[in-house]
Amino acid sequence: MARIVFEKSDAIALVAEVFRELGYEGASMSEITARTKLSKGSLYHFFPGGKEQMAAEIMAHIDAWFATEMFGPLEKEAPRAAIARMWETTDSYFRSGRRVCLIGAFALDETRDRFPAAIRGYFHRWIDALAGALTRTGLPGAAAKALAEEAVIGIQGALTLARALGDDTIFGRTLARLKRTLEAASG
Amino acid sequence: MARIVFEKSDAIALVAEVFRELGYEGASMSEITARTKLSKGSLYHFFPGGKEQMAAEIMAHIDAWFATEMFGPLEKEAPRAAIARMWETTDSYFRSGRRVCLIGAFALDETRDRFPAAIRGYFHRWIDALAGALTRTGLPGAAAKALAEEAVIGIQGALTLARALGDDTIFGRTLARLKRTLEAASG
DNA sequence: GTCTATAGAGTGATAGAC
DNA sequence: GTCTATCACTCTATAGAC
Repeated sequence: MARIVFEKSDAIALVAEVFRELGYEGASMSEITARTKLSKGSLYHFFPGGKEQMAAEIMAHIDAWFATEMFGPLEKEAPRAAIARMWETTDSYFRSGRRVCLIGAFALDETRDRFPAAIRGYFHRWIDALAGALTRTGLPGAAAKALAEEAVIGIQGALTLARALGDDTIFGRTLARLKRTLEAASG
Repeated sequence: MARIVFEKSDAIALVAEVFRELGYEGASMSEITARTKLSKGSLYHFFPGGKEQMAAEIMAHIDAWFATEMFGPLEKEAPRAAIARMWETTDSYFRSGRRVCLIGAFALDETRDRFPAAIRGYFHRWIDALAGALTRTGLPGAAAKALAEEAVIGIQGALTLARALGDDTIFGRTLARLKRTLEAASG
């Protein structure tokens, strides 16, 4: 019997792409096994809790990635440089809008009610980290918070519209506009 | 035996709310019958094509509603008044952010691949109608198009974030901001 | 041999279609 | 309500590392 050995982190990344493309309800176990080439045995070995555990660990994995790559720098490094890097990281993470935000998609249907804390936490931390960096550029707290919220809203909306229209130029154009808006406000 | 008679337009509106809350895959026939109180017999009488036909007719219904209430006025009436009304219509249609955009939600998962033309059409018409009204206020075409895209992106992003955070204030705040942005540009 | 990870048929429940 | 297909999930067998 042929046997391929996977690491759990590989399994998380592979299954994440299936949830990202199909949504939580749309990602059936048979689609997951077909697309990832992971057998049910492997999947239930890694995730004894089934689909719910898969989704929970995927969100934790995404959250950890953003914490390292974006939230941490926004909180600790030179604010203008960290914000500049945020735009690049965002563009590359979402593949210029060809990849949707799994957590944003989960928020739109009843999947939200399965993972309310993870979904809220992800967006709250993004807004707070960006608002903190904007505050350190000298902006008043309220203005920084409003701009951070505007940026995250723009990113999510651009992902929706890019995918709805199948237009690969929308996401980059929106990131550039948001970048200009934040730079105009923070000097 | 009690008997309730429905019109097809009632059935469309009832089923629409189930799809809106649960998504296309999440809306099982048993959930649809349970929530709408429509029997399977009634549902297959109205929609012989099953779930796919339900979703298609719901999207056509939404599109027709927006055509009458928003796109038409934006295309034909005094542009500033029509745009002002658009903000009110948008706020009330989406119940200040407590109701998600069904077509936006469909765009995010593989449901998009079932209805690509309806999804693209809805967003294209919204952006084009708003851009047309902005052009008639005197804005150059390119600027009008960019602002219209920004507005639709902001609306979709605000719906995602409002639902993700369970925050009822985000949507109204975002509409007010977008309104100010468009007014600043179109005088 | 033991042990863990994988394969995949098999389970009852429930899906959508009619 | 009845149908078949498919659902999430379980379980046994076994491959390969030690």
